[in-house]
Amino acid sequence: MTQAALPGLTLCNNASLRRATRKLGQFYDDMIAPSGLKATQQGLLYQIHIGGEPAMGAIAEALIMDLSALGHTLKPLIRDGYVETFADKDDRRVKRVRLTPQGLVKLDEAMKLWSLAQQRFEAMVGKDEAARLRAALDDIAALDFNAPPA
Amino acid sequence: MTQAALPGLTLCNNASLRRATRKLGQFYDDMIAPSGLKATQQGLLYQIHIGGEPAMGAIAEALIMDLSALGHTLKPLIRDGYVETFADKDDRRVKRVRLTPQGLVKLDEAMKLWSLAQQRFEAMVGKDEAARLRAALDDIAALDFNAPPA
DNA sequence: TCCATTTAGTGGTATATGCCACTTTCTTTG
DNA sequence: CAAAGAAAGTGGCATATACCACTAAATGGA
Repeated sequence: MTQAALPGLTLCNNASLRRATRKLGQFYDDMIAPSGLKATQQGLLYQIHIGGEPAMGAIAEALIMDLSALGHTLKPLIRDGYVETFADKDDRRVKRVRLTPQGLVKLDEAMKLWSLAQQRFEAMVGKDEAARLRAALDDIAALDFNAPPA
Repeated sequence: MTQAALPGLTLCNNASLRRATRKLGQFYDDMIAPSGLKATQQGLLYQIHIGGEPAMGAIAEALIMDLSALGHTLKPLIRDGYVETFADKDDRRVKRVRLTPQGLVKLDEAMKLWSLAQQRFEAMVGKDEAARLRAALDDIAALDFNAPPA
C-alpha cells in the first residue's frame, strides 16, 4: 500500500495538470536523455526548426511561454552551440533564432528518441485517447481568461 | 492574426501538456496571488494539511515529485513560517511536515481564492469536461512506464 | 551481533519559468 | 518633427523541479 494519498487525488485542475506533467516529463526526459537534451529542449529546438528563423516573441507566443523565460531557456542551447540568434533586418528590436548545423543534427537525433517515447506512451494510453487529450489540452491553452466572466 | 504558429500546434503529448500547464498555471497563479502564494504553494500547503503530518516522502509520492525537489519547494514556506518539520518518533530518518497556525490561516485565505479560480475555469470549459480531463490526467499520473513494453 | 543493503533526506548544480525594472527601437500624435 | 507611448528583449531575482553524490538511520541476514 504505497499510495494512501492517491485515492482522493485532487479536484484541482491545475494540480492535476502539474502532476501529470511531472510524470510524463520524467518519461520523455528519460527517453530523450541519450541525446543529452531534455524533452523541453528538444521541443524548443523543434519549434525553432519549424518556425523558419522565428523571432523570440513568436516562439514565446507559440509555446505560451514568458518571453524572458524563453530567453533563459535558450541560453544553454546557445552555449552548447545548437542555436544562434541574429537581429531582424527591418526591426532592430527583433531578435531571430535559428538552429546551427550541429543543432540540426542534434534535433535529428533527439527526434528519433522522441518518436520512441511518443510511440511507447501512445501504446499505453491508446492513440485516440492521446489525441483527445491533446485536443483538450490545446483547448485550455487557447482559453482567454481575460474575457469578462460573462 | 497573432497565432500563425498555432495551427500545427504540436503532436507531442508532453509538449501539449506543458503548454497547457503554463497557461493554466498562470491563471491560477494570478487568481491566488492576492494571498501572496503561488498556486503550487497553495497546492502543497493543502497536501500537507490533508496529509495529517505527512512524511516528506509521502508528500513527494502523492505529488509525483522528486523528494529533493519537494525539499527545495518547502524552503520558502518554512522560511515564511507557514510550515514546520519535525522528526518522526519511531524512525529518525523520517521528517514529518505540518502547517503552523499562520500556515493554516494562509491556506484558508488561499483556498478561497483557489475556489474562485476553479469556478471560473470550470465555468469556461464545463464541469464535466474538467472532470474528464482530470480523470485523464490522473490516469497518466498513474501509468507505470517501467512495465515491460509488452 | 556485525556488516551489507536499503531507506529518508540534504545540498549542490542545472534547467524551467515567471515577474519586474530597464534599455533600445519603433510608432503614433500633436 | 519632437515628445509620448507601445513593443521586443535583457538581466536580476525567485520559485519549480530534476538528478546526483552523500549522510544518517534502520533492516536483514550470516
